[in-house]
Amino acid sequence: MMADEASATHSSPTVTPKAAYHHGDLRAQLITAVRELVETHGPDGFSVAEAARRAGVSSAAPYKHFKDRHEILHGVVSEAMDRLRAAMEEGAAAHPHGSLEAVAAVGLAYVDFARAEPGVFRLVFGLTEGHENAPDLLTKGESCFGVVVQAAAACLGLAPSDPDVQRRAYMLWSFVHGHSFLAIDMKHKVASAEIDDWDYLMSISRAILASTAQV
Amino acid sequence: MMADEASATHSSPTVTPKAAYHHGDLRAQLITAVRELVETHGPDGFSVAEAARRAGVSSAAPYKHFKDRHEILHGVVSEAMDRLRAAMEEGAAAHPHGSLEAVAAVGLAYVDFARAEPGVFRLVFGLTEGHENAPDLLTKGESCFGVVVQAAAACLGLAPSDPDVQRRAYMLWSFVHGHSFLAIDMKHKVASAEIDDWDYLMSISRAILASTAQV
DNA sequence: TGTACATCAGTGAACGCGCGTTCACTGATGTAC
DNA sequence: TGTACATCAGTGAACGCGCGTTCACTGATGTAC
Repeated sequence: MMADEASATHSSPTVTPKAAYHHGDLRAQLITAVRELVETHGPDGFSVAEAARRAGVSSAAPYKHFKDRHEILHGVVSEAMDRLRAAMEEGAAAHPHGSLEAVAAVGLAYVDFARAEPGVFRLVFGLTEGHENAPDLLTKGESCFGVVVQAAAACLGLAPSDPDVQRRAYMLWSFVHGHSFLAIDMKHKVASAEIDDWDYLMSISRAILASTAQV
Repeated sequence: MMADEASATHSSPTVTPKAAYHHGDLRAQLITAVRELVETHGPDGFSVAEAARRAGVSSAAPYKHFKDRHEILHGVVSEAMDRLRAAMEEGAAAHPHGSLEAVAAVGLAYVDFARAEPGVFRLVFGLTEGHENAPDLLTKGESCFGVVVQAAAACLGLAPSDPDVQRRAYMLWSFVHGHSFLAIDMKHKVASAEIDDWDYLMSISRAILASTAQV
């Protein structure tokens, strides 16, 4: 009776389907579905079939938008890295340029992302299937690192290309990356649970940026 | 003709089989096979069937030693954590008690482990399937952390239970953990490739243990 | 504005595959007497 | 030392399952005239 009675045949659509054919949003909807699956069932608890089911289409439909399952995963990772970078930039922008707070805020955005989407976060850094060579993902990874470098350079009053800046930025990144993983792996365990991320990131940023050359 | 002609039927045994029946070493051999698989094909590129094939037994044989596939993975992780902890302790023992070098050496053992067995390393920290609650793994994780705490406490001349020691030990761990992951994920990429682990760990240990309270 | 048609984005049935796991079985081993 | 037997640790055939992917198809859409 309803115009979209086709939806009745959908097992449990993630997003309300618009029309039976050509809803024009399948690509994005599939990526969303995969993101949810990865979040719920872990980085490998994903299948093209299940994603299609969630998007309310046949299991063959995804192949109109993606070459194979790897390409879907690639799409999810690519989109996630864009969001991660945007969040890091927002974090920096929320504090005075060159401040230690700006550096810590970049790190906080990173940790927040990991806590909010642990499955996707793991996926982004655990792509061991043959994606690691995808040049666009490498580029996106570098530009995420670039945000850290920028903030560190501004804080130290040095050029981003300065080797000392690069080194300290990498130290910061290592730390934040490790804390993120520990936070999501250990969940409620050991020390990580009792930690206030902001205090923690501030003191580590201070320790790293102030070591040897005092700030 | 040969005594072990049974081996001819084995597709490609990892270890030379001893006797057709009761070689008495299957459990250990399966764990080795899975470790190799995880290393070669990533944390999820493992199957009971393939492990059995590698060990030169039928696909039903593993079930005489393990309840299900999760239990095999559990065994691999458990064994890996034992080796990781032993390596960390050896690292610390190779330097004067209480020295900064001892702290850095613990970290180096950790990073070396990750570089030597990236697949297993990821597996240990990426068990998202329903193992994370296994109490013995949590205990082993804690005792790995304990090695860091001991080294940090000795270096700072404080008790291991001191909150400041705990905090700094966790900082060290975060850093080393992050550096390990970045090192194996980025492989030959960005800054991580050009880094000398020892120098790097020494300076980070110094920065963390000397911050605020000067050592 | 109306019609013809190329193209796009779906369907649904089918395929082969490898996997996890079970089952009844059987050969080797260790122990009691 | 020899025999009977319980137990252990394998076999190999079979099962059902869900998946990735392909295929010929069809309904909807956009465009040329």
